[in-house]
Amino acid sequence: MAPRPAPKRETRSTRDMILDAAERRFAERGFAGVAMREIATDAGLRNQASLYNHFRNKQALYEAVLARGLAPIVAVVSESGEAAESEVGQGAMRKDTIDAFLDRLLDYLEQHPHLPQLIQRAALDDVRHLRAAVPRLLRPIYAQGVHTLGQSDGPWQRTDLPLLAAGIYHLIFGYFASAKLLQVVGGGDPLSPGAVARQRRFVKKAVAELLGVGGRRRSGRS
Amino acid sequence: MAPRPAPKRETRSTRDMILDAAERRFAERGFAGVAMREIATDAGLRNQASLYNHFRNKQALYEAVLARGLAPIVAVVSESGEAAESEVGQGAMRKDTIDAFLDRLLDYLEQHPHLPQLIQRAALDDVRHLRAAVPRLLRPIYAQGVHTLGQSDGPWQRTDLPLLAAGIYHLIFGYFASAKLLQVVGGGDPLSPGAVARQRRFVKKAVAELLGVGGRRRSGRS
Amino acid sequence: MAPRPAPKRETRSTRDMILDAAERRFAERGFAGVAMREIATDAGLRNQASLYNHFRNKQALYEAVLARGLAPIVAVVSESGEAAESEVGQGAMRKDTIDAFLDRLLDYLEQHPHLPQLIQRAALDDVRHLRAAVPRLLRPIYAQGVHTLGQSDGPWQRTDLPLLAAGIYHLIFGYFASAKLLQVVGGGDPLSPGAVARQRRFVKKAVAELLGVGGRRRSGRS
Amino acid sequence: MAPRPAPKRETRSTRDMILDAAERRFAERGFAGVAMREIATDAGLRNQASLYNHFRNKQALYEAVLARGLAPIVAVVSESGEAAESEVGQGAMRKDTIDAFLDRLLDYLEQHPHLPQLIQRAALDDVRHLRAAVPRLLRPIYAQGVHTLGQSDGPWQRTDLPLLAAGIYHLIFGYFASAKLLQVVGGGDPLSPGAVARQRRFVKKAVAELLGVGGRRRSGRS
DNA sequence: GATGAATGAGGATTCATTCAT
DNA sequence: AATGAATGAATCCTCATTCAT
Repeated sequence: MAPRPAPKRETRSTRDMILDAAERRFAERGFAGVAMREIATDAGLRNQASLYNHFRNKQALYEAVLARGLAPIVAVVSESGEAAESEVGQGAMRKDTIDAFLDRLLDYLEQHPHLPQLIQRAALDDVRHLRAAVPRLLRPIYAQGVHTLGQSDGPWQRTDLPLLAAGIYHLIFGYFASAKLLQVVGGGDPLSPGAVARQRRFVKKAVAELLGVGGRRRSGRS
Repeated sequence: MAPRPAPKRETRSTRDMILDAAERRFAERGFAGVAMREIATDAGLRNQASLYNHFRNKQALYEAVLARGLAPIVAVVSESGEAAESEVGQGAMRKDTIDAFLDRLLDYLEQHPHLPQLIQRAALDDVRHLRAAVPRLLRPIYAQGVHTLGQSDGPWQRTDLPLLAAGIYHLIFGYFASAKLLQVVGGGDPLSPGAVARQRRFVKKAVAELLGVGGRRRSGRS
Repeated sequence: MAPRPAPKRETRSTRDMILDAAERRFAERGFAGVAMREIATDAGLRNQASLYNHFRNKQALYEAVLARGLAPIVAVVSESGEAAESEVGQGAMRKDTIDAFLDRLLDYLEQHPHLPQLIQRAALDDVRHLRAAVPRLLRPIYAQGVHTLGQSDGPWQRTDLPLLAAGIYHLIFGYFASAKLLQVVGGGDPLSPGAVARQRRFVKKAVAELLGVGGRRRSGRS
Repeated sequence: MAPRPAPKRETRSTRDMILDAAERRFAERGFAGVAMREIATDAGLRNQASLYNHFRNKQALYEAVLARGLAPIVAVVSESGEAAESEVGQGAMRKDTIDAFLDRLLDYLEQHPHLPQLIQRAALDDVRHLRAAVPRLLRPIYAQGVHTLGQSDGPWQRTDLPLLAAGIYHLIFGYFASAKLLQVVGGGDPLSPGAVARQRRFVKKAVAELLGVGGRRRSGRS
């Protein structure tokens, strides 16, 4: 996906500047809502034509943005998944394993809060319009996630596991993706450090409940 | 595909045809991705100009679509919320109360599967661009939802409740909104009756776990 | 090819203005050399967008221009052809029949001198890019022409007739099509009335020679 | 597809590769219809910029193509013309002189069938846009052609001769230039060896008729 | 209320050309 | 001599909107 001679490192290559700008814009307003001109301007180019030296067209740029944005998330998930697999044996997943995974994922999302928006938008669009790249990227971690969840100890049957995986995904990504809405409906900035920390604690507890590693069960607030 | 009060006359009014067409289109491709021309065509009009006899402009049409789409959902939620409130007294929410709420909501969403897409899209867009109508519609049920959840018995603190509300929302709506993606990544049609039924059972169980009314706790699959 | 409600006759309809402008421009500089903007301006439209209310795209406009330009020529040829057929019986075509045909054709071309350019350009382009309309228009008169020439009395075999038809066509149309070049290479305006009259006499003589009705044969200038 | 003096080295120079590619393209789609990028690609260059190492700009390349394409044709015509002049004395041109000329010209055109297209296109375009080179190339042979025809014995007056010259030119070049159209309207490939041979016989006969050296006059098919 | 037409603004993309390497 | 990249201008076409009918 990245042919160019390898960046000299001194500054971000033009290609990366473009990807950065496009990522921000596409996350904010979606594929159709972004004009190539804005991306060019944001990337420090004086002219949209320059974009086409780096990406064949808008669609190709969009896909490159998605692939680049997805990669680290896929990495976090798959590394954590492998770690979890190797620990199993004690009968079920341990809470701290899960928490470690969630921490890594949320650390990354907190630093790249528009990625979930980008991904949700892609999920809403007809994915068949995307080249195979994206599905190919997602399918493996989806399968792995489902498999890893099989190690858990919740009240789940085999056929529930894909739904559980999707549910946890929505729990985590939905918060960031709907941040703008939450801000209007709730109040306060959902992306402020404090708010993200609260959400982090919430997600850990919620996932623990769902996976049946909730510990002090039933003694909750009483 | 056309829900509302059930048309007395065999044909829907032009205005409703337009709203129907726009709802489908906006759900599929978002505000920016839809051209007035398509909506006109879909609505059986030969000319886009006709749209402007019914809606001042694209923005107004979009908001009308959102308002119309949101209303029944708000109704379901708020009715269920009131019912729940009136039952409380026995110490905590009962599982069947919750299930009844989820059933009604999922019944509706199953029949209008693109509404979640429409709403997710709106949530992703900068909501400030929408007239006050939408926030005004959502804030009450959000507040009510948070309050109702206060009756629950999970391991949640007061400050967790808004996050819990949002989480449950994402759990439910995310499934429908990401249907296209799930289809590609998973396989099978997530909107088929069987798939929706599975998701319904899953959501009930998951919410029960989160709200601490899980019943056969810890004895899960063992 | 002309849907519109039928022109009120008071002035040329916008559609016709567009066709007129496009005919001139396409004849002058060919399909690729003409910008939609020029055509719009020439047609008295303040904006190129208006063109697209009348023609789906540049290609469709081009084809409409060709069809409209070809029609009268096809008519002249086919009417003359039928006249010629009905006269036959005296053994061979009569010179005055041929001259009448050439007069009518050259009358028309003299008044529409850019049509031959337009047609030559179309002939040079890959005709497969044109919708079937054009070939469908030309094939019949080509066949008819070949058949009519079969009545002639030149030294031609059956297999020569298509080539003879094409040759006569080139003789007639080539003059107008290459007018610009002739002007530079020769001198004088090939489209001036005098020059056209000379060409008319020449063509009549030349065709008579080719068809073997040359009369004072061999006594030429001697 | 690549004619010129026969390359000493097995590979043609870049400049020639460019000229070859440009000749093909310009013949196919005309000056305005061809992009520098295509020419570069066709010529085996990875970048359009390279073209500008060999030709100052598109216009200069076009003129170089025309000059290179025209030169051999001019040579054939002028050599044949001189030969004809030196033979005169017997009262009129001999048929075999004419046939020899036509054979040489058609031999060359048969091997370079897109040259007539290229030239016809140039003739259609406003020739004043071309630098003087092209007119300067054509004027002499035109004058010579007209003079040579003065030796002929047809029914032609002095003022007819330029028209006769142009007519014969159209007869010969028009066939190749309109090949694409003939293929669609007639049928069969007009550039196949058989078809070209037929056209060659036809042209010889036709020119003979026009020049009054037709021999077996009036005994044609009877 | 529906429509054909007009239109300004802007959409993505291509163009020929230049410059530094 | 070849290339990657940049760029201003232009390309075709679509957009939302308006107006007269």
